[in-house]
Amino acid sequence: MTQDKLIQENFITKIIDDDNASGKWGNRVHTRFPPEPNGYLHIGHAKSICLNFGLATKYQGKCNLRFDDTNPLKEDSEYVNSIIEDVKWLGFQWEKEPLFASDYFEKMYNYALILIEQGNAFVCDLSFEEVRNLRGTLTKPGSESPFRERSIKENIELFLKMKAGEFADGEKTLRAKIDMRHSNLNMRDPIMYRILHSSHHRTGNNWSIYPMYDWAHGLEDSIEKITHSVCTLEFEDHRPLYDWYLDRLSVYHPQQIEFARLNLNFTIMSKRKLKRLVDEGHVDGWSDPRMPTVSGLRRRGYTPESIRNFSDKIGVTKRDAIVDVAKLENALREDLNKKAPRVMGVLDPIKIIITNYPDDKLEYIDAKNNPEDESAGKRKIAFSKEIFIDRNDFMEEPPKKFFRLSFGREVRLKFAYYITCNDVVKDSDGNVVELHCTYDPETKGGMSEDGRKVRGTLHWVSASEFIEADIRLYDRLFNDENPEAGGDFVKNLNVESLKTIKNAKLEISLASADSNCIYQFERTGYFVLDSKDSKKENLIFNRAVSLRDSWAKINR
RNA sequence: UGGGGCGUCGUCUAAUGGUAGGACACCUGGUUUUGGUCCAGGCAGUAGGGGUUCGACUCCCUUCGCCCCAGCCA
Repeated sequence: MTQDKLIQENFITKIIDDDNASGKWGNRVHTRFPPEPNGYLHIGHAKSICLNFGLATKYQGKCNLRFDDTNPLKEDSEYVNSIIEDVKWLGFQWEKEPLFASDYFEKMYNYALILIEQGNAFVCDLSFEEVRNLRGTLTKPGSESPFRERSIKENIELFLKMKAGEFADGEKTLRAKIDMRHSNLNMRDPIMYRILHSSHHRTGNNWSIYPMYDWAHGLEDSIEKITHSVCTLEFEDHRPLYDWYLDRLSVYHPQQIEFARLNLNFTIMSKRKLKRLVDEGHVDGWSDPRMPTVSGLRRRGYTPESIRNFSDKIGVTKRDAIVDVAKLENALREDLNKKAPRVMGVLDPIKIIITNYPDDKLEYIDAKNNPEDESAGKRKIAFSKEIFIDRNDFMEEPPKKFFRLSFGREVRLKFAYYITCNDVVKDSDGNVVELHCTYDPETKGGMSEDGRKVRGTLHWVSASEFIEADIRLYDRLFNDENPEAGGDFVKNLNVESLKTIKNAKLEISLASADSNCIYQFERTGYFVLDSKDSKKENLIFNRAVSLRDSWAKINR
């Protein structure tokens, strides 16, 4: 385990420290990450993953990956597989094999029988609507079901029949007998089992009754001997019920602890809303690089380390909070700055002809692969009479603080030579099509003996030796930091969140770009081969994140 | 408006009775063969009002604000 998988102190580590001091769990820490396999994981789940696995690592404990698959209507093994892949990719290893709540159905069923025998549960014939009507409201107590006082014998017979599939969906439920006047609505005779004649992704048609979350979850934790059952804030109201079930059964009883889920500005986190973006075709599926899904971030060029570091930096509390997405971007830049090999790529090319450079000469010059890491070494890049630079690195009439190329000005071509612009060639519409420059042969490598200074250093690509590729420039998916502002989030979609550039000119080494490597295009940003659409004969690079750009700020 | 939870720089987060600190963002300046990185500095906060105390982000009272709960979802 590397150091960055450890988490910083928070209110949960304090609870654990206290527990260890008192010997509550015998110095044992055992957490779990319990996703329902009904969709793809997103950055919010990543926070929970980093927390649960991070706690286990910090305290030399264990963390289970457990699928909470108690609702066959919504779940699918496709999601199981993607979740397994995502957790692995994030760099975490669970205890043994992935676990499934559905593997405990038989145990849960037997526990339910115990509760019935205790007189703490009953079979209820009320319809969906009748249950709702008798539940009461936030301010008014509910009323008891007319079936609440059935005999234990009758309850057992009925429950057996429910299990045997003798009733239709919705015809009966098993309910806990608690208190219909309770101020916490979760305690008003909550439903433990519902009848669902539906095929389950693992148990097939073995069951016609399925346990509800509150009944199932505590038992899952109990069976696995979890110590700290960490979940999000909205389950705080459910804790009394979690405790009630385990107390009645007198079984091993973990402690449920709630923390605030992650919110990020400029994006949405709800599975339902993300699904709408997919279904309505606003994005290219769940792994679109603009999606906050783990698979989307991966395709975008995010690294597991950056996501783990981000999770650590945002902390863990009980306050609702909206984290600035800039913090996520910062975590990526921080990681990539250290590791990303530098290459040169010209996105919006304008040709330069170096008039005093020999026509047929092609020379290879040394370029550093990473100034942050000498061990990354050097490579040779081609230099020739004709080269490309980016259009926005030239201005005919530069503003005061512009120190890139303009008429009559000398700049450095990174690693190559100083050049001076002498002539601007335009088409009939007045667009700049070509620049004529001269170079100083004495400045090879990009340095002059006489100590003369140049303000600007440009990236460039030889027009004699280069490859072309498509570039996808991604930006934030929404225009407003709060996508919900003004109603429908679809209306706040940023129509410029994806700009595609055709035929960008890249240095030739990128012809054999590694699809697992994220490159820094000097002065531009971090790019990765698109894992879905890039082909050998048509390379496509995604921009993970731009470099910080203080020139753009000055310009504003 | 029944119950449960939460209020600290613009944002996220420390400090649990003893100098309100860090990160991101923003702004200066320096270094730089990336207007990147790095370095130095700056800006900026305890929701309001009372009380206890030598001393309060922290304890008490009170007001205000925000979030969650009326699925046979999780």
